Amino acid sequence: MTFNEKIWELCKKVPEGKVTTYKLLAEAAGTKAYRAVGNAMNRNPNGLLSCGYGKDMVPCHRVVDSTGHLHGFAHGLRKKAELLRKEGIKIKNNRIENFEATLYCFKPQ
DNA sequence: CGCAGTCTAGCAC
DNA sequence: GTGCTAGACTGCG
Repeated sequence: MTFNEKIWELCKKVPEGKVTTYKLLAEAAGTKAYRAVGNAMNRNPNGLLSCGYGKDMVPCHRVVDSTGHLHGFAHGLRKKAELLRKEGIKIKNNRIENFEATLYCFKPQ
């Protein structure tokens, strides 16, 4: 399992209506390279299709920074906010509303 | 706001 | 193959 695959697998565990952060993904993957996580999302070999609602999709739109702010997205931040909103997550000025309650934790309690 | 730490991918040599 | 740069980040000053 390569670094990227690890990130994608973890990312796929994020349920609809929830979001996670690069930090959490990195820690869950056993690394501190938060930037590398973003890199894996941006350059994921699955392509832009990964951001859809398919079987092997990687919900990269559910990944934001540790402050709840949307940073980048292959389809554009607008699209990212749109997808999140579609899942019931409210976006305000490129920021997750009620971020802490919307955040999904990998580590059990 | 700016700098340093950490990791991968891409391009140059 | 080795080396340097940039990037969807984070934490500290």
